[in-house]
Amino acid sequence: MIERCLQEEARLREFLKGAQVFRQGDVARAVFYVVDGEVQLCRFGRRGERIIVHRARAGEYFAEASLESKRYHCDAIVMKPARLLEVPAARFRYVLRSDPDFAQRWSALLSRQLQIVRARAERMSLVGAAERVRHYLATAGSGPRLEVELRGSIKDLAAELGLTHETLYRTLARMQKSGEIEREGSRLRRRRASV
Amino acid sequence: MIERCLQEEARLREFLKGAQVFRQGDVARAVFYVVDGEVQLCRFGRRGERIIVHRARAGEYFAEASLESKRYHCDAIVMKPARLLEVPAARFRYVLRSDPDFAQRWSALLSRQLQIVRARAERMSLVGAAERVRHYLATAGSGPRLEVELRGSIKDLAAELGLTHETLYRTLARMQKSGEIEREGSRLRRRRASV
DNA sequence: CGTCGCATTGATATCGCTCAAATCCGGTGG
DNA sequence: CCACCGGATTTGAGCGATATCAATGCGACG
Repeated sequence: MIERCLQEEARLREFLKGAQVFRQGDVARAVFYVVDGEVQLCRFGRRGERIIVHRARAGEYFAEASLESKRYHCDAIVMKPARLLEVPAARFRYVLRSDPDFAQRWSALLSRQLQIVRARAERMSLVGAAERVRHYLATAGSGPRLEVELRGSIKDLAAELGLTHETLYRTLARMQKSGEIEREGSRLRRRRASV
Repeated sequence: MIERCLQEEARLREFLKGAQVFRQGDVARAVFYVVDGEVQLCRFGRRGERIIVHRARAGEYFAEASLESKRYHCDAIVMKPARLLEVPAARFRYVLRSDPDFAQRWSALLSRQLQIVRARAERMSLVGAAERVRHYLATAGSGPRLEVELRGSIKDLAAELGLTHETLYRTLARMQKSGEIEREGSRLRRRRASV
């Protein structure tokens, strides 16, 4: 749920699939909260490859950095029709200053984000597709078998892991055949319980 | 400089090169501030490869996540003899709640960290060593020629870019020969001004 | 029914990792 | 002052993993 203290500052906006909430280089005016739907923050390399910087889902904020930055650093593209709460950066800063409770929760939220992104960066420095899959399960999975509920397509996961989708398909197939992991619809887990 | 409001809460500790400030799995008791020296936060893969999660230098905090987490997620190893201010997590949280100014600055600091790490993760998803170098200059460089002052060895930079040092040497040599970049001691920049 | 995007598998080339070795450089101790 | 040492730097050779290109099947959706 969005913080109550922000709610009255926010404007609700609806977007269709494919819409752009903002583009790289736009003046950073607002922080957003996803009521429902999904927004992808991405950049495009010189050859048009899409690099997913972040995926914001229901219940998450995005463009937090607009509090600290003059302009947006990436595109925000609506992947699933979404309703977003738009909180002007100035209002947000004001609430942040005036509500210590909220400030604390906000810090906590940023810290958690930081951990997740660091895990991702760490994962990308691993060599070998299988190692990345293992690391992904280890950091994003839950329970003794490190189960993960895939929220998007395998292609999306491939992007998250910094692999091409072909390589990921093959790697998953190999890991299944060797009995290391199981797939069950959109669930992915280790076959044997981990340490 | 460390925040004045934290100073009286902190204990100054000195470490020799190679010392461990804490290890992965230790109970997360404190946030640290680097007065001088350098501390590397790293994990070790199963084959002993060192993965640098973060490098904290004079004027920076590290282990911010210990505010949100029961245990440390990585090792902290002193690379250059360091003096650290250790702020107990509880004290830190208290200051965070009671000093809105500080809370705001802390949020800003976390946001900036987040941006940097996101840039790093994005960089690692690029294919080709030269692309990574270009991206590094683009995100970490300053001025029209995207100049960067290298703070460590080329080996360190290689780790930051997720390449082996051999590959990075070769790539840099190639980029210099082709006239794309210049090296001047520990400075690295584009030869031609960027867009 | 046609189209579009995802899933899957195949073939191939390339790039970066690995192992190896020579040089350089700063520091350290005799 | 010199010998020595460890670590960084640099270059070489070869292999394997992954990106890339290509083709097909499949399901959703209009």
